[in-house]
Parts: sequence; C-alpha cells; structure tokens
Amino acid sequence: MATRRVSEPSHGALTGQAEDYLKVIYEKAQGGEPAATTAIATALGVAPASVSGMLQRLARLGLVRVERYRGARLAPAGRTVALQLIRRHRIIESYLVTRLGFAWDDVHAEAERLEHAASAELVERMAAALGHPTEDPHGAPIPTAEGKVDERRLQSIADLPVGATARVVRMSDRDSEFLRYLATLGVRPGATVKVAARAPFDGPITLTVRAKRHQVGVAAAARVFVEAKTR
Amino acid sequence: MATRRVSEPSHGALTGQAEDYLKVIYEKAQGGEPAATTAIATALGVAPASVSGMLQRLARLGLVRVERYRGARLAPAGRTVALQLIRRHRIIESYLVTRLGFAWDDVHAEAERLEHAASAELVERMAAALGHPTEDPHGAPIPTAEGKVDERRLQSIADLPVGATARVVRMSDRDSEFLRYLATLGVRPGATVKVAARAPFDGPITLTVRAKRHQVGVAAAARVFVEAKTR
DNA sequence: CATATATTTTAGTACGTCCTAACTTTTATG
DNA sequence: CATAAAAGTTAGGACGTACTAAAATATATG
Repeated sequence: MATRRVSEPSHGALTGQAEDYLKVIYEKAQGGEPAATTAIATALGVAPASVSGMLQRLARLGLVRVERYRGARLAPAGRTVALQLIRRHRIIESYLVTRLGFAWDDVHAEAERLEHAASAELVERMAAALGHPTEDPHGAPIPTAEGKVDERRLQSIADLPVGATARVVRMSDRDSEFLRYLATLGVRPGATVKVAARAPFDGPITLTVRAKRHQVGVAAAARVFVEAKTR
Repeated sequence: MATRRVSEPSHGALTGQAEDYLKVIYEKAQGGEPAATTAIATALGVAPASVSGMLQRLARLGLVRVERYRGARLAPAGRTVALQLIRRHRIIESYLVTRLGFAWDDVHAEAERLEHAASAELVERMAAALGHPTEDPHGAPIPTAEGKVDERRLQSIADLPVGATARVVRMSDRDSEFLRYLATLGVRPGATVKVAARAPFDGPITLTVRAKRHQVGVAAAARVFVEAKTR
C-alpha cells in the first residue's frame, strides 16, 4: 500500500518533490532530446545521484521513460501532471500579482510552494476571479485545465539579426534579479525591441527599447523570447 | 547538518508535519493538562507510536516539553510556531471565504494545506486586503503577528442551564458536515440561541434559534461556544 | 582510435515520517 | 489492593528523499 502523507496535496498521490521533477523534465525535454540527469539536478539543486534514483521511481510509476545514461522523457501521465502543475503555477503567479500586489519579479518562489498545496478548486476560483487569463505576468501561456498549451518555440533576442525589430512575448521567471534588470531596461511582455548592433564573437548586443539604447550580454538576451515584427 | 527539504515552507526549518503536531498540542493542552499521546494521534490520524517518536524529536528541538507516560506541553518556542500557524490558518480561511467565494464550511482542509506553504508576506498581504480581521469565519480569534491571542475559555451550549440566552461566538471548524448542519439551524457566529429545555441523562437539548425550536445532541452542543447574554 | 574528461549510475548511509507488534506504565475497578 | 484494561513507549521495519564515494559509460580530443 502506498504511504499516504497526511499533509500532501489533494490532487493525486504524488509528493511535491516528485511533481517538481516532472515539471523540470517537461521544461528540459521540450526539444526532441530527453532531459539530462545533470540538467535536472542543477535545476532542482540536488545531486545528480538523487536524480538517478528519482527517475527510477518515476519510471516505476509510469510517469517518465528513462533511457539509461541518456536522460528522461515524460510519459503521457507525467505530462498531464506537469501541465497541471504549470497551470497552477502560472495562475497563482497571476493572482498574486493582480490581486495581492506582489511584484512581478517576486512571485516565482511563492508560487513554487503554493502550486503543490493548492487544490484544483482554489486554482479554478483564482482563474475565474481573473477572468481566465491565458498568460501569466511574464508572458508565459497558461495551459488549459484539459492540458492544452501553446508550445510553439519562440526566438530569443539572441537569435535576432542586426536590424530586426521584435515584440517581447515572454521571459524566464526564475530569477527575480534578472527580471528587475529587464524592468530597468523597459523589457516586458509587449515591449518592442530592436537589435541595433551586435559585437562579434558573441559580444554584447545593443538594443533599442523605447528610444533608448542598451548593451546586454548574450546570456541575458537568450532568456528573453520574442516574435519578429513583420514590417 | 539538518536536512533541507527543497519545497519546505519559507518560514523556519520545520517540516509541515512537525508544525501540525505543534498546532495540535497547542489545542489539546489549553487547560493545565498536557496533551495526551492518543489525543494527538487521533487528531492527526496517525498511530500513537508515531506520536511518541515525534514528541522526542520535537523535545530535542526544544519545541515541546514531554512528561513520559503523561503527555506533552509546548515550550515557548513551540508556542510561537503554533500561534503563527494558527494565524496563517485563520487568515487564509477568512481570505478564501471573503475573496474567493469558498463556503465557510468548506475552507478548513484547504487552509490546512496552504498554511504550510504560504510565506509570511503572503499571509500579511491577505490580512491587509481584508482590513486586518480579528476573527475567522467561524468566529475564532486570529492571533496577532506578535503571537497574542484571546485565550479566554468560552462556555459551550452544553454548559448552559435551561432558560439561558447566549450569543454564539464560535464553533469548531474541523468538520464541514457539522458546520452545514449548524447552518441549517441558523447557528452561526453572532446568532442568539436560547436553551428551551434539556432532556435528562444528557439527552437532547432543545434550542430556540430565530424563533424556531430545534433538538440537538449534547455532543453537537458542546462544539458550539457562546457568551451568556446578561439580561 | 586511445585515452582523458564528463556524465551517469550504483552502493551505502542518513533522516523524517509512518507502521505493527511487543512491552511497560498508569488507571480504573471489583 | 490486586488485577484487568487503557494508555504510552520501544523495537524493528518501510518508504521517500537526500547525500558522498566509487564504478560504469559516453563523449571529446590529441
């Protein structure tokens, strides 16, 4: 008989930790390649050996498929769990920003904890209170309750050629310092940016945002996703 | 080095389980007597042996004082944790009812999970959004952030003599079926009840609520707390 | 292509939490 | 007050999750 943890979330028998692994695997395994052990370990702040162990457990539960020495992919059941978790996360972030006055660069950690504790009912009530938003405050699409989500792969600013103009769609929400930096540049979802210049050898990129020029590193540029403006 | 659980709450190094034990001990040890092992076990739905083990751990952490074969009391540090948890719980319940349309008889379980995941900041933002309420939807007083709370012991309806009139102050929030039953009788915080009759040998109590008479069992009456009306 | 480096897995251990079974202590009662 | 019943503790084990160290495999490079 599976151990029942008294204060575990209401949705499903999975522990919060297992849910986190699934979410990371979802994110890391987006492009054909399975999610690498070390990548998962880094994302979760655990040792690679811990990942190997958990992957076996998740595989036993039918949530992931593991290729030894190669990495893990989500099985359909695991994908469902991951998308539900992402839905929770993004709705909670939206609610905290819109209704409780949290700063958009400061909600990630809070949502990261609440997503494991919130019932489906709570999340749906939050979504309803916000008018069923389709994107979170960082521009990331919110999966539907049925698990559909826009998975189209966007270009990052680092992919743009010199002279290109693009609309900012979204950015990674992980690092609040990074988000605060972007805010000082005026880079937020919906903003228009233009690549004015690129230094050679992956040197800094000069961006024009709201008529101001800024130099940003490639690493930062690669974490801001855009849609090219056709015109 | 103490193990750090990745998805543990932001407030303190305690696990959610340990927090729950402290809360139960707080509740059970209100009147002079220490909280009995079995009482704690029943409240948490675990075996008495598990309680013995956890009490040793909590005592090692300086959170409770245990008298062997007798029970446990909170140490000052444990009391602080318990009161913060109760504050979280009651503010969350209030928020869910007032801002997200939860039924008052249905919020307990949700709050029970969220109280371990919510940061102090979130809880204080909720409290501020509600205008810093002093009671939760079931009439229970909300401890202050500094850990002060009204601990005066109230009479229950079962304590009232025939003919007494009283104002309902609060009731146990544990059991939503019980709360729905009370609602059908019109028994809510603030309501006025009169003990019209009492059958002998702990028989049913006849109450008058909003001009209607109801028979309730002693067990139910003992879970509704009142203030005698002096007049 | 052989070997060095990086990645991944296994083995062994720890800790928090839970359980059941057996033992001990307290309490209640004839 | 002796003994039975109730309450509590200890012993031993399981599971989820983590760690380190050592072994195995994959990749990269001279």
